[in-house]
Amino acid sequence: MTIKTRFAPSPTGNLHVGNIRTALHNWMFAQKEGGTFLLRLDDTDAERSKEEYVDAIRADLAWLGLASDEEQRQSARFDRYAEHLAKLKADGRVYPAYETAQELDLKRKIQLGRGKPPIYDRAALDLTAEQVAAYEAEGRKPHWRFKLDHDTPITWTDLIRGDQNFDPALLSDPVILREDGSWLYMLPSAIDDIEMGITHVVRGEDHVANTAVQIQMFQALGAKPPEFAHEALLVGTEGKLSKRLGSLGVSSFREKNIEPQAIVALLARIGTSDPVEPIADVAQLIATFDFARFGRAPARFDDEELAQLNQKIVHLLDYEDVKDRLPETMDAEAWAVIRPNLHDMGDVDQWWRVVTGPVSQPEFSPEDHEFLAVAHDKLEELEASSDLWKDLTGALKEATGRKGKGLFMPLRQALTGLDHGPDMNALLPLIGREVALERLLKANS
RNA sequence: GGCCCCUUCGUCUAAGGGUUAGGACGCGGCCCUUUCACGGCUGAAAUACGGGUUCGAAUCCCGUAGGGGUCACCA
Repeated sequence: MTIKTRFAPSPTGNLHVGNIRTALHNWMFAQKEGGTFLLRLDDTDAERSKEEYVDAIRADLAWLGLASDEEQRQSARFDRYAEHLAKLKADGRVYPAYETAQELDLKRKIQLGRGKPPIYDRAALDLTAEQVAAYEAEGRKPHWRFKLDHDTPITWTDLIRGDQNFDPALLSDPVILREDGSWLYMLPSAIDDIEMGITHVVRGEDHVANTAVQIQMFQALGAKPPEFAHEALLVGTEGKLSKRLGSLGVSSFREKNIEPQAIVALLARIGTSDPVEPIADVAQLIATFDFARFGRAPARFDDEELAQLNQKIVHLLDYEDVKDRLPETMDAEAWAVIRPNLHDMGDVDQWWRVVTGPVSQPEFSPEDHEFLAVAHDKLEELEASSDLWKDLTGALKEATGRKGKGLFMPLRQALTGLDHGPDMNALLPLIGREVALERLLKANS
């Protein structure tokens, strides 16, 4: 059987780390099994869904390299939902209710106040024809609820959480259609999963109770429920599900010069028994993907960990990978010299300036001035094709008797303006003999 | 409050009755490097607490504490 997964965001905002992780796992699982990955835009909420978010979601997934094999939109499928609703009405699996949001809210508060779970009391089921007529006369229109079968316990074997059991009597009959005719997420999602042939639903554990309800919907719709995998949520470093985490999106990572490979590598493994490793090749990540390796406790997402992983990923990137983002004059050789000193790609310009200039040199002592003057003369004697740094330091050692730090530090400072950086042996040829001579001269002016 | 899930080094986790409680990241030290970084080696570091069961418990049972989720006319 070929598998099919789906990522179903609602375009009411930007994707955040949690969403991205879910999308990634759905994509990875499909990749691993040779199945298909569906991007389904759950835009039943016309009020809050925005086209700009649809575009942003597509762009974010593309940036991360998560290509979808198929795309669907719920807003294009309202007719299908209506057909199924008609059937459910005929089967007596849905019922109209007339409470207002305020009335329901009040009921819940009373239940909670009495220490009882705030479950819908099914009052609408006991409405007499007169009461309904009275509501209609008032101009009230019903919303519709799905009627859970209290006599059938809900069970499934979750790919991550194992055997699950729910007592349907402890769940509220979900509202599926508002009085204005707009759909809520529950039923359309189940219908789509059936009609689009979804075999595996991978989502956060905040959906576990929804799954219980939807399993009965699958059954009421005459379909076999797909497999479910509910992954533990991500929490912030404080151990709480933070607001900050909820708003941390792809754009914020991009601003901080985080590579998509770093995000993918971290999110693919965080909370699993596989170690988080700097793996830039997603195929390797896919190879080890296994629901059995997912932990059930919430995992911590740490920006610092991401930043460190990102650094290692950057050190793995080939020239071809980053070419487009480098200064035009920077070639593969230069990349190789500078790469090990990068914290992230944002550092490239800083190091490239060391080569292209201008550099701002520190104040030198009179002794160093003298030393640098000798350095200038010695460098002038060298051929451009020679082993610049070795020959220069060798000649200087002989001429001045300096060695160690006293030898190379003034040179480094004069030539780069900094007291640290890439290996001078590799860096000096990039700077070039002529420019180096100019800088040594300038250090003495 | 009801229901569901969870608790092992700082972090992510391995070990489903007998292990010097293992690994990875981070941290410390050493080496390499005529700088910093990279890299290599090495070290410190954990079974939430309290009761049981058992010859023996991180592992099984009960309780306590803590964490997460959910109980929407959001998804």
